[in-house]
Amino acid sequence: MASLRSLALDLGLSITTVSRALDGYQDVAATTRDRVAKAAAAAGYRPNSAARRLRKGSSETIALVMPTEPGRFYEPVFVDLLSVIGERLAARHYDLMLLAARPGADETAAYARIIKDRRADACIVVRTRRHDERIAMLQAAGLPFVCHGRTETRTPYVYVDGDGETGFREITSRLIGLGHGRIAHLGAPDVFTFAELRARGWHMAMRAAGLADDLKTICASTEEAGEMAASALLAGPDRPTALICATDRIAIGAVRAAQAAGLIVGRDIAVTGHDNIHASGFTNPALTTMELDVRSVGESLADKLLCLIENGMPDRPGEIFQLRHVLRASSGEAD
Amino acid sequence: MASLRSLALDLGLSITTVSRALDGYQDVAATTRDRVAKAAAAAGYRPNSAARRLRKGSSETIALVMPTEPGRFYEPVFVDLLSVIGERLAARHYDLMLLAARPGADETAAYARIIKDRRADACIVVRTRRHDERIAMLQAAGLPFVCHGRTETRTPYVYVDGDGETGFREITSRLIGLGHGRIAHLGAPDVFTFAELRARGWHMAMRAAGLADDLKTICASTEEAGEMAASALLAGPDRPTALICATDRIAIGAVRAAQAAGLIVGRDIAVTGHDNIHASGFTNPALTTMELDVRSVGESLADKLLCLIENGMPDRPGEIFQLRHVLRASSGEAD
DNA sequence: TTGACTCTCCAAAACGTTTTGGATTAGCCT
DNA sequence: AGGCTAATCCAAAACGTTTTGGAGAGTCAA
Repeated sequence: MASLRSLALDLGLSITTVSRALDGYQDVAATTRDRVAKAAAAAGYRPNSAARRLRKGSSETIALVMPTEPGRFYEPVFVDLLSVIGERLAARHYDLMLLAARPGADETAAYARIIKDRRADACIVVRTRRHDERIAMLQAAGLPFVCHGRTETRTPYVYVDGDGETGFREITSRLIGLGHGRIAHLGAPDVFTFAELRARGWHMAMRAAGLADDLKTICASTEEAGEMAASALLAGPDRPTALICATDRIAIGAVRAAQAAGLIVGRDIAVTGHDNIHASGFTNPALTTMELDVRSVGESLADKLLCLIENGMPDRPGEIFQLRHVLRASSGEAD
Repeated sequence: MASLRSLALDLGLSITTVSRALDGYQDVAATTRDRVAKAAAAAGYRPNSAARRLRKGSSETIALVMPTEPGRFYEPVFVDLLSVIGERLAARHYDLMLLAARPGADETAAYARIIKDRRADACIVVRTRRHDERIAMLQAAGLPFVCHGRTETRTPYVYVDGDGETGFREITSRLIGLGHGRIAHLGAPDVFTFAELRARGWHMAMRAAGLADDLKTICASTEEAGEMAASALLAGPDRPTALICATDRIAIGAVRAAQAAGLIVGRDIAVTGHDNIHASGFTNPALTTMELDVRSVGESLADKLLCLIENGMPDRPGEIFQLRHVLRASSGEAD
């Protein structure tokens, strides 16, 4: 209702002056600025966003394209991440726009539309892949973006990630310290950067300890795939005594496979995961895993993005958060 | 890049004609319409959304305010719901805007802003309460909305919900059929409509069977609260043989409490939940529960909303989906 | 007194679309 | 020939904001 025009009329000023007063320009007298500010507050004035967007050519909107997949794919933590990001952006008057798209052509089309129509001032890229076309698209288009996760590219980009490599190195070393010698890794598909990093952590710990790092399988991040992959490993010639899994879902499948093979998880074999999804606290035995502080990650993502839009490259383009280990019975360290 | 103006220039037509041609008006010659359509497609023309919004006074945006709470609150299913809704809305060129707000003043402020600034053409209300101020706010403001869940109001409104009452009546009857006599209900806080409905289902089944329906407690929907509530019930004078819990999280806590009391769940006592969250497949024993078809619910929500915006009240203002029962070992029917 | 400078303020243009209220032409009937 | 209708097209206004390029009044120094 309240518009610059109505305010100007009430105050006996021009639209220009009211606009500039509200924007804090120095070419309007301090007393006038005050008067305008008071009137605007009293009228509950908020600029019409469509008009402002049209004029400024920016949308004051951040887009996030969620790769949707059939079946239950996301963890609750993703919603928490959305909340944190949403709150942070709202505080700076940015809207969060959500687009759902299946990975592949659909996803590419979604980004293309964001870019072409300038639907958003910037976007958040989640579930990054090692070779990620999205990065190139966005960079070519000059649309600011922040990644949740890393990617392999020569050009600099802004990202926030968990330190999967260190996390997996640590948990592997820890198991080695507990006496494990044959430790297998059940990795996620290596198109994803996180999969590569977690595998690397396991590799490094094994090699540092002078152990063979040949026991590695790759499977999708589902319970079923994890169960099949683990079964195959356990049926092999030289049965591993520990299974370091790239994700909790894989680990949950691995626990089942071990139990199906007659092993007692936590005693005969150790199993660990990553994510600390809700279910992993309720498997039997409960799953040793690791987790990120969602709030920190979300706030960092939002802050970097805002900085990128308003001031250019942030001081720390890439930020990597340490994981917190959650030791439970599946690795034989708690019950 | 491509604008009505550039198209008009290329085609030797006026902006008006191009605009009306694209909108399919009958006062532009069919051949011209074709010519314009081809040129627009070739140029990849998409109307500038800010300009269109400014002019039409609508935002082509749907808002969804997520009540955020500290801690892990949402189930993965919520993300699936977002995906389904997002896809459906995108197909009709509506954007989905996500706002995060803590229940209470924050939430009210979020809705107030949507209403006052007309940030959205409509909104989706989730996690409805029995007495829900949001409904009154939106109705008073004349902003179209669809609820995920029901509320107690005299005025008609549009909603999509799961049939918790029937679901709980059925599972209770089923347990009665299995020989259970003392069946308790662990309800969620009755500010929420779903809690009331589920409790009613239990009540009705008990009364229909001539059983006492006095064993009822209310607790928050968390594992901890469920555990405490169940402990209290189990320590009472006349121990129940079955615990019908309003949510899986409560049920998971109840399972723990029963085990702490030395009972074997599925044999000495039955426990059931609702939601079929991921974790409930991994408790020991696995949890008997019930679930909604997220895709149907999401599509129904989106379709009703679009209908509401474009054609007014849908034929079926309220739609209630049946729940699918998931029978597992915790109720003694599977293992 | 004049010119330069500072301090305030403002009219008008612009962003790209939709819509209003005609204008023009051709065809047809009387 | 004149008048009427139908079929096409279009100029201009409007949506509410930001920004450009001054205008006017006062102050100060020369």
